[in-house]
Amino acid sequence: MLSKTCEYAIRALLFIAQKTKDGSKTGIKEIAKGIDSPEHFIAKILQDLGRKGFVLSLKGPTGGFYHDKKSLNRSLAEIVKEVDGDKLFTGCGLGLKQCSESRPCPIHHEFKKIREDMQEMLQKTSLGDLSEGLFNRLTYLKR
Amino acid sequence: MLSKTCEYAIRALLFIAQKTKDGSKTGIKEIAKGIDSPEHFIAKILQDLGRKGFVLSLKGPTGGFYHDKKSLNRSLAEIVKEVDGDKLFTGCGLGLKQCSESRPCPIHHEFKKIREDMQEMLQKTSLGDLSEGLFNRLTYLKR
DNA sequence: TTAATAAAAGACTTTTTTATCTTTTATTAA
DNA sequence: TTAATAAAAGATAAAAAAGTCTTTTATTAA
Repeated sequence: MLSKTCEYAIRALLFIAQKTKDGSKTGIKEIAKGIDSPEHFIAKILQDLGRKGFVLSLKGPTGGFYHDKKSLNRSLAEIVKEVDGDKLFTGCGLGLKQCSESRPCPIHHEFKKIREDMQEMLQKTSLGDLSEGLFNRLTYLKR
Repeated sequence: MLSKTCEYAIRALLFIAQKTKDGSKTGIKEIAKGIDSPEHFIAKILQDLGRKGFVLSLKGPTGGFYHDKKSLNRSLAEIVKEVDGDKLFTGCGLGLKQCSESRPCPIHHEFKKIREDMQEMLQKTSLGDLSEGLFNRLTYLKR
């Protein structure tokens, strides 16, 4: 469904969001432990997400990753689209290049419905929204 | 969503189902053309599907791939599960190993709904069902 | 029974994804 | 201003997925 990269990305951003709510920044090592991901791999991913405005960072002592209001309001859909592209939202279920209402693949209509549900769900969910559940220990980011 | 292998698998089986309805067998070359896939790759995939009972085949002149009643009634869900495993039906949206009702990831409940819709859709759809639309030129398998 | 046909099998290559390691740059506190 | 810290950047490696090529085996029609 989502690539490993995208799964790690969302988990890391949620971990950071949670820390931001605590009023603190967090470093690569803490993040990697907190979401159970390879350290260097998540570092790479976060560099990318930083460039794209999904997270902020500061080098040096007391540095680390954190969110501002704006980046906390980004939706999961935006993250997925940036990391994995929009194939999940618009691609054909059977991999056809030109699958459409007027030239549908055999599962076009049923599949479209599910794609749209997925997109809607991801669109209406922001990092900030989900960090609530984490903060209150109702949801988890590892294992 | 589905692997390339699985997309080709379903398309090839549908192509064969359609030919079966015509009362004829079909060969690798014709299949590869008919679904716009790499010839040797789909050959490999069909060998696999043959072992697993999703299609029948006969070597030699007048040979080729075809379906019987039973293989025509296999659901898309069965194919997906055999080719890609059941991660699509049971896996966590954020890649956690133990994501469950009692220890949910942040998107567990919303995601579960979508997974289940997907599974239901694929379960109630058989190769035979979809070959109708192809036969009547209402749906397509290439481009 | 033999030549032609078509799938089965297996080895191999390429591409993409995932992951790791090392060096550089920026920031801060002492 | 310097030593310590932490992210950024870049190079490399390993694993998985996708795709290709060659040889073998089974079947059939002549």
